Amino acid sequence: MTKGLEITPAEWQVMRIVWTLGETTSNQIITILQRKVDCKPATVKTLLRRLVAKGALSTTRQGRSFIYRPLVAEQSTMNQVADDLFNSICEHCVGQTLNHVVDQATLSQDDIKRLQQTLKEKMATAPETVQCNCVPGEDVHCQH
Amino acid sequence: MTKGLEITPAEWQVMRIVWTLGETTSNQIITILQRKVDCKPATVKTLLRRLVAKGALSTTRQGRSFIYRPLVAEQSTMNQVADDLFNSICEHCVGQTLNHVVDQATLSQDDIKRLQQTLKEKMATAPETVQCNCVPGEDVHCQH
DNA sequence: ATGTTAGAATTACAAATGTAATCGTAACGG
DNA sequence: CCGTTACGATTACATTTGTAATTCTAACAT
Repeated sequence: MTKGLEITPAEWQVMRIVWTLGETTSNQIITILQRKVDCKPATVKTLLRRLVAKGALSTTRQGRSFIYRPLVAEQSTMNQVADDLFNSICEHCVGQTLNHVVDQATLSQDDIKRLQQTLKEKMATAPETVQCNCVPGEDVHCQH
Repeated sequence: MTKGLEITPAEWQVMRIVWTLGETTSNQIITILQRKVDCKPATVKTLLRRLVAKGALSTTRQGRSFIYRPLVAEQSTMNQVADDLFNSICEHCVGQTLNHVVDQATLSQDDIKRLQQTLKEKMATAPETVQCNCVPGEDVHCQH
């Protein structure tokens, strides 16, 4: 376990923009971010600096400003935070929760096909039931 | 949007135990929690107090201790945090990320069947593609 | 009744986080 | 060359979070 870097919610907003643009400047980020949320330029600068400090972004001087580029891949970072979440909830409830998310999400036809394929393959080795793992020890009666 | 209560990771550990047991005492929680993580009784008391303060748990005096009971349902709370996560990532990437989670997760045969059913129904109205929504405004070229 | 004591309440405190103002400096314009 | 100024760097600060020690108080035992 490499213990992926911690990106906070506020920082996440910034990362999304950098990921999407590939490379950008603080000014561009500030402009874009202010279209979605109310925040001051100085705030965004702080977030950028922290992201550089924690190794999520790289910088290259360009005139008097910097070019920011992602140092971590978007998909693997998203996978990591999703794993963190689903590893932190009751294992018995993961299926229900996933079902809820799938139900809510906007998914493309290809997304759905891919999920269907993954599920079909999973079915082969799927257990009958998944036990709750919230309370270790056999002396307690699980309600799930 | 009722802006569901914020349960922190440390508090989440406590909630899982209370949810699973239905009702319990601080001592029981402390005993169980110390089987999984290294923590002091006083720490757990603090978490319990904060959870009561934010309306996640109720207390009933019982002798010299308290009975703690969940005031929020486990599944709906899990749904909420899952929604928070998937609403915070790039919409274009939700499908990929879900696929990753499904691939990793331990799912029962019933879980899989339920997901397959949900996906089948979704297919009917699924769009061809899902656009990245990371950068509002049409003047920027999205890399996704 | 009263002392003991188990458990809750209070207090503590460092680190992380969100938010931002101000300071310093180097790049660009003239 | 030198002043302006646009940036990043530094500093600030309240809040939240994790972790816990200490204090207070009311049950329980005698």
